[in-house]
Amino acid sequence: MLEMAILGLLQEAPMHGYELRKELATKLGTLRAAISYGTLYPTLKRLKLAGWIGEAEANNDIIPPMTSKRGRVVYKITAEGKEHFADLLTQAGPETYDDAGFGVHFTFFSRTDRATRLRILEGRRRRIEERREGLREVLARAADRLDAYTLELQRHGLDACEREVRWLEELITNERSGRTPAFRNRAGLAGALNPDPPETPSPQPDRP
Amino acid sequence: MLEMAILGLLQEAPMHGYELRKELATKLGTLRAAISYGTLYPTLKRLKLAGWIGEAEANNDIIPPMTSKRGRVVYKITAEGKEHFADLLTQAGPETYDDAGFGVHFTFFSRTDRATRLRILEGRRRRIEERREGLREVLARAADRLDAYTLELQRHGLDACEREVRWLEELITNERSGRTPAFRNRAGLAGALNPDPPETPSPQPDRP
DNA sequence: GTGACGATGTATCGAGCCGATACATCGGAG
DNA sequence: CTCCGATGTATCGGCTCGATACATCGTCAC
Repeated sequence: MLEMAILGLLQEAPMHGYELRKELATKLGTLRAAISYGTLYPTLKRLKLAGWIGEAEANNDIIPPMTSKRGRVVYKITAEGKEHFADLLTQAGPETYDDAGFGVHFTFFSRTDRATRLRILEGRRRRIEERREGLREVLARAADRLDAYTLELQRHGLDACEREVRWLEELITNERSGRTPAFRNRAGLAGALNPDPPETPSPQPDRP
Repeated sequence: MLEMAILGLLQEAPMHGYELRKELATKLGTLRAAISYGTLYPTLKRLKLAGWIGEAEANNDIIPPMTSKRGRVVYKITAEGKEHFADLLTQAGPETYDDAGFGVHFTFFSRTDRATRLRILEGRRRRIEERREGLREVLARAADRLDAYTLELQRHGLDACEREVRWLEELITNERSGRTPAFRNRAGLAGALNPDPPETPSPQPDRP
């Protein structure tokens, strides 16, 4: 998952670790908490070993600090890495639908074909609906067995689930109706979004 | 964290692993996903080693299945375990305020003194407010740098944060105003909650 | 100037936790 | 009788986190 996030960010521009982490923290929003260095650096090592990323000597003409010893390491994605990322974009396993996985996939939706976007949104909706049903079950059947605080926690959770399902419904409707990243008109910024990128109409490489 | 959850549940009744997991899954709600056995059993082992829980031979008079070989193991909390749990209830570190930690602590709020409850609720609120400010920052300053999907993810995250802060505000107000687990009147179940348990007015054992 | 400090930056370690897997028993459906 | 799904205990590899260490850079006070 982190693998996909890193590859996706490096596709936009070469970066060093510190930068990568900051970008990760802001872009991946709430679903995915800030990544730790204890995760980031080993992953970078792994990706380099797999040949998906490579080190680009820090361009000292542009960013000259760090003169000696252990200079900053700038990573850039390789051709194999781009290919692998393209695969990851269309694949969806169970981990695609948990909070972290969904956050990463969603972040790269503008580079994902419409069919895959729909598949992922619907998978996520299904996941949340299951969680919601579980909570309703508890609230309906075992409410008397639970103390007031536990009950309140369940209610709050149920609320969040219902809200997310509605959000997903809206996104799905939008996807189906053609206008791609066009979300409902929010106060003031109706026309601000790009009308539509070329958008290959999802020829989608058949893959199990 | 899982340690606290297990101790808390075993305080209610002795249980075996499978039961524990089910109880954990329903009670801890959404904040804490279902625990895996690969986590549960090693933790039980650790707790046993620490002397906080012990094995109680499965009472075959009541639950007779599993006749031979590797019978089911029923765990029960020890005196030391109860003491340790009481400590955990009043302590609050940084991990108390992330999703999982807060969920566990909140679940045991009916066994927590009011002062600690307030401390934890306020800590959680602070944590979420920070997350919210971060998102507002991004949305305000870097909105043009982000594509429509990423933007929508941030908005949804911000929405969830604002909602949770409001929820916490309400809980905090309730705590301060005395009526302990009495939440706002919800459609239909106004009088359904216990008026108030004995509730020691938080003499709170002074502890760093 | 210089010394302290905070931001930037790379990296490792121990421990917690997960998903997959293996194995075994029990109750019931076909 | 046999298969199957629920119950039940347990381990393993691998991902991830928080803590920690170390080094450089810019800047502000003194």
